[in-house]
Amino acid sequence: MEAMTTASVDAVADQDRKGPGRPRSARADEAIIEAVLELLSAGQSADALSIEAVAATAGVGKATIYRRWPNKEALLIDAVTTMKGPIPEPAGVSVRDDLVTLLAGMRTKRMHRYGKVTACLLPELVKSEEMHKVYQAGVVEPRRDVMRGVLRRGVESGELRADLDVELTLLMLSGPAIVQNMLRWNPAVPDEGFAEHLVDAVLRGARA
Amino acid sequence: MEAMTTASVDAVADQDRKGPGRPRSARADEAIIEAVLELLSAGQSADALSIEAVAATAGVGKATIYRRWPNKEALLIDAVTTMKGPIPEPAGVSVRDDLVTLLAGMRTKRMHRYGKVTACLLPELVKSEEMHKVYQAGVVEPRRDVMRGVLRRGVESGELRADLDVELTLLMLSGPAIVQNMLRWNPAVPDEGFAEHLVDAVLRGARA
DNA sequence: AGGATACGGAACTGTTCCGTATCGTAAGGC
DNA sequence: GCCTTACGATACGGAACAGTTCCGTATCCT
Repeated sequence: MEAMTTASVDAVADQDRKGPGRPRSARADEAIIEAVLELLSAGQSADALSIEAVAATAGVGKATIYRRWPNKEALLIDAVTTMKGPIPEPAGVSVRDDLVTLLAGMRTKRMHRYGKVTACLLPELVKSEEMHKVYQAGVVEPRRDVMRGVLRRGVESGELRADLDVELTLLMLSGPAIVQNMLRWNPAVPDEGFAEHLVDAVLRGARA
Repeated sequence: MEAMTTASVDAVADQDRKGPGRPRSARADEAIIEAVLELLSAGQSADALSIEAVAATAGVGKATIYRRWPNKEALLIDAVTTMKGPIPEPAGVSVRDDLVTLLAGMRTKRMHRYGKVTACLLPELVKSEEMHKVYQAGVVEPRRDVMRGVLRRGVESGELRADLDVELTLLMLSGPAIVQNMLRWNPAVPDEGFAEHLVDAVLRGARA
């Protein structure tokens, strides 16, 4: 994908423009967002992230960035909401397998970078209530919704206890996965089979 | 404690100096560390934290800081290791009560600030392997040791399953508490009674 | 072909911060 | 009482960066 040299990749970048002139490069959009995520995952905190560094990493002029986003905050919001990627949809075989699939999906290489980006985003979330809301609504809540659906179906099907505290259980599944993925919190817990072990441990107290 | 105006508070600040001249002010040490924690908990990321801001917040000249620490990193390490405070010691009544006590201790007002400071420290931990080790060894591991002791005693006493995965259980207890305290991850989970509910849910699958 | 717009790159200005130096003053040891 | 050191404050040169403007070139539409 990187080696493409044909020009036709660059095309209608933003909204379908109709005016004359050279259209914006979709490649530039991509490179800029990619550069932001790259710098964040390397440990650059959000407020220490400089537009100059983004431009240099993306191989792009600063003007090209400012032509698209009015300021750093807008760029950050775009980058973050882009990062989330597609929302996974579990197969619906069994509660156990669905949860394992969802949790294992949090530990891919791509999600490991996602975790580091999130870690470097936290100061911004602490500082700005607006960013916190954007992040919750745009990234966290949609994914939590999927897992919540799995648990709800488990309760209805009788696979899980009827009086299960669904919200707390969500936290018990995602909390350990997050701190382990993001902060390498407990080095004594191996990555191998982590999702299975965690799900089985949680379900041991959640089954009907 | 703040209202003290007597001069005798200033005293042997650092190691017992013997040379002549004015001794260093212990008050200044305290104010500087306090200022660092204050700025971090306000959402200043570690690398965006400026010595000038620390000096201004502490009401101290920059030179007074540079006289004590050679650079920002050393100051940060001192501030972080100071922040941890005393290590709690559970009463040893029952596993359940001990765990509730430990987890509830993670949700005091003081620990809430601690959580915000930690969040703003994360980019630094991602960037610097050394800082990560210092933080793990100086802050996380001692506290995890306490909780590990509680679980181990529970296994020995037969209160918990003999084949319990202690390390994973530690993660299941601290993970949810951390993300909730630090990131307000799931607003649908109430703070009230959080520790009790979490411990009971985990123990449901951990009891013998 | 011609006009319009985007491109990467470079220059420029004003701001912030670092780390050091230097004030006049304060506080303790000899 | 003198010497030494720390104090808060301020100033400094240098570096990094934000945000803007211009250049010459590239690319697409009509």
